[in-house]
Amino acid sequence: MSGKKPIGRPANQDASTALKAVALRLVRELGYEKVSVSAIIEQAGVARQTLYNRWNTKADLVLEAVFEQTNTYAAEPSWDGAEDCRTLLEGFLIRIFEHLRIDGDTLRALIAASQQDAKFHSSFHANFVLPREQMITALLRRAQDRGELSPGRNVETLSALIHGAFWYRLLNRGVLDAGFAKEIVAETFA
Amino acid sequence: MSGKKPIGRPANQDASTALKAVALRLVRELGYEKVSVSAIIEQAGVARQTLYNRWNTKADLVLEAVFEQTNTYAAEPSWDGAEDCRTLLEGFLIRIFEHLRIDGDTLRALIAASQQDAKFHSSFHANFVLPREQMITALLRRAQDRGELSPGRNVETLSALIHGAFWYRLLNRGVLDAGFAKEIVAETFA
DNA sequence: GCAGTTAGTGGACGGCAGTCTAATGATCAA
DNA sequence: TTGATCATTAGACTGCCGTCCACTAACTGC
Repeated sequence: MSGKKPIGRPANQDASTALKAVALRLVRELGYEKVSVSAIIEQAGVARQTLYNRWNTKADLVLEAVFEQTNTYAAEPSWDGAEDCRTLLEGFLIRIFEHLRIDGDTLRALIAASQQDAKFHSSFHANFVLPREQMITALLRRAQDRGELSPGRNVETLSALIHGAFWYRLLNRGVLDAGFAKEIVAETFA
Repeated sequence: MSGKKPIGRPANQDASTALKAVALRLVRELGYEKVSVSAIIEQAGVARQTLYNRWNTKADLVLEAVFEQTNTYAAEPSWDGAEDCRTLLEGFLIRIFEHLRIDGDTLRALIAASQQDAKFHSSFHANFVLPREQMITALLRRAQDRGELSPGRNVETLSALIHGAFWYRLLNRGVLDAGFAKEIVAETFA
């Protein structure tokens, strides 16, 4: 399947890694809006076109940089069955909120960018939004199976409510801390 | 207080109304991103600076245009005490969702713009986001007073969950219809 | 070696939002 | 009437993103 060597000049992998590293550093340092493509390529020592050979927009580059570097972000909760789902959900949310102390501003910028570019919205939704929504839906379904959550509840709607609360706070610069995670879980299982 | 006549050339009110009308029409016709400031001022027959004399950004102009023209948008629910709060909340959400069939795309664009401009975020939050959040909080508190909602529930968190669900759907181009409103209410009062 | 193919470079380019300037217009107060 | 004050206009200007182009570099297969 992948045994064939591609013809033509091979892509310079160093350029990609340099671009991602510089983009991540600058975005965390200065904030997404204040980082220009010109600054990124300059510090990466690469031509403008090289960036656009690999990514469609600045948002695509930053998305890949952030979620490659921090792929522990919002990982699937440990699924050993020892803990109850309520605790699992709480830990899941707390871990997300902790991570957002570093990349919350970047994520806000990416959500904004996804509203302005249909192609980026697709990839952002498919690669980031949907997987996390499904993790919570699965967790709630499991809670129903274990009898922790009433079988009459609509897990898709509950998942939208939970995710929404988090987005709403993020986009409105509200406080996202362990206390809020606990409150969300308390209201969900109320 | 306002009896004093201001000195200097008075602002041309026609210019403001023309700008708002043109902006609203173009944004609904073509979508926020595709409408340039140049197009707006050209069709309003006004100089560029005149727009920026009144509004800081394109987003400020569009925000005012949309929510002045449609100030029935998400009005306070009728508060006569005849209906129960659950029905009031459902009607409130349904009316919002209906309106979003017209201005949902514009609202998405404004939310995105508010992530990229701190000053606009302040005014957007103060004039649009917060009032609606408080309406729902008040409604839930009333539901507690009337015994429709358990007094142990945290109405601020519930309000964040409800609002969040709506934002989450909006920003992810999900379906916002009466069915979703009913589901939200059902899970809230579950 | 040589043709074919793909990647990288540097820089020009178009379209955009928002700022700035110089000149003119409208109004008030003395 | 004259001066002060603020609004309007036309257009130049900056900085940005993303595209385009001509040229060069690296690699494959013959």
